[in-house]
Amino acid sequence: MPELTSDPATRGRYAPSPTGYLTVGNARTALLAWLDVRSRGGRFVLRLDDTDTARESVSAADICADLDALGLDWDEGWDVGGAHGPYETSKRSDRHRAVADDLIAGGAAYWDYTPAIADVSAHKAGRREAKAGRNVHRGTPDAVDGVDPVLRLRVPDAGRIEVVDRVYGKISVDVADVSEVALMRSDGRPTYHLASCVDDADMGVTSVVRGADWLNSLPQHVLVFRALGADVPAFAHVPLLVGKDGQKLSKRQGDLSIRHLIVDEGVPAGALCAYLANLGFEERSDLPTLTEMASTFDIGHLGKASPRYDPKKLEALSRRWLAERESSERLAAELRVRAPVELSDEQVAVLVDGVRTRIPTFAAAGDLAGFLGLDDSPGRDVTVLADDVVAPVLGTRPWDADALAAAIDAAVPAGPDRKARLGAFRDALAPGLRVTPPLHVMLAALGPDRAAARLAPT
RNA sequence: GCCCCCAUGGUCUAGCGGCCUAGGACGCCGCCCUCUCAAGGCGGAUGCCGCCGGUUCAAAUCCGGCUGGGGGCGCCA
Repeated sequence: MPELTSDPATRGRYAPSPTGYLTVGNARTALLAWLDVRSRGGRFVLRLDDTDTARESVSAADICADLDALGLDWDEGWDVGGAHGPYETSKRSDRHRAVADDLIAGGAAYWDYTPAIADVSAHKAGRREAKAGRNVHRGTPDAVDGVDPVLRLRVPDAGRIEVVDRVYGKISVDVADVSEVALMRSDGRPTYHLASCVDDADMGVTSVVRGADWLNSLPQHVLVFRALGADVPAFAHVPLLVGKDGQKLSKRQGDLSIRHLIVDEGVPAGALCAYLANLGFEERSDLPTLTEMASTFDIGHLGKASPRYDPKKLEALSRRWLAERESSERLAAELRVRAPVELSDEQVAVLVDGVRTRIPTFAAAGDLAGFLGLDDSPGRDVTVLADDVVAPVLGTRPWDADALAAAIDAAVPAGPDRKARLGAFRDALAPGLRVTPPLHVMLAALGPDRAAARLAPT
């Protein structure tokens, strides 16, 4: 693998808000942000974007756990510290208020006494009287009794704002279409628009990768950076994932959380990363790890259209990942946890090799060990499977998968009845199970005594 | 309603005016192999490059309109 370029001056960040477990969409953005930084040898900063405490539903630790489960790491963050802390936006309010004062003094922001929209849902659902564009709030610039003002960004009266996005290319908008967004709420807390820009500037962030739902806010953010006297970071907006039907991905669906995918469904994190991080790029024929992806990563190659999240494709990739790339250690650990019965070291070793090419997830690996939990009572149909076939197999020494496979082949030679006899073998070893590991793997895992018990004549 | 963005087989995409009667991968279908499920081998189908116009000797590639989809228009992020 080529040596990664090392440029510590590149600083990228991921700034999740604790409003829910990471979904496949969030995870993809985080992955792309991480790859962008790592591909250039830069530093990755994790910042908690907790500007809206009312909507918080998960802990910061949950988010770290999800990111960690994916295999991401970070150099600075609210949990590991760093030179630019604190890394929780809520702890930077004093700084935000001081910046707000500067912006007012410099004429870049003004107080607006228009009462807040009372019912947002009605406002969103109904016919929209809201107008985009500047000057819509300037009607009530003077103090009004009983109204706490909101601080708004002042947008220039004429001209265009131009900025180059690393994914979308040149963005050029008329200021008439740029609304004067809120920077500070009437209760004195900053909004995302202010906090995010200030924090990025303060933390020396040079590269921002975020969801395309922020693209429309980019002009305002450019204005804020300029007013701050800070360099505008390089922005890369990533198209949002859409659902199977091409419609928007519902965040309500619990099965879209990566925690559910990894923990409940047992999708290997590496497969999930390979799938999510490759969406929007030309598909690779290999199955790269994150590090391997980082060596050739260029977010400029990301497609601009919204890719569909396809669970079927994820499963196909997961199957390949388990067969080709998953470590035996990890597979062994997952098998122990997910098998319905306690497994010995020998059984784990046999099963790891015996099941890895035939499972879509770790959960399925556990299911394949199900035959071990069955009763060892006799079940062989002697009319199909004779003693002179079973005896040599049971006499196999050493009792290991390879020797057993050879013994089975020798005892049941190719012929018209081979299929039936081996089928009877399976029925005796794993009665009632539709899917099992191969015969020799089951025999090896059961051990000679339990195998003999199950193969005893009915 | 207004503003912004996007549009190649089922999916992810290559393609940046002639090399394209559009390439790859995944999926799908068939055959082989086969103790189930997989894996593996071999072969196959699937796109009037969303639609309509224009520019050009030449367009998937450039321009315009339309349609569809996404995003935004909030003292949410």
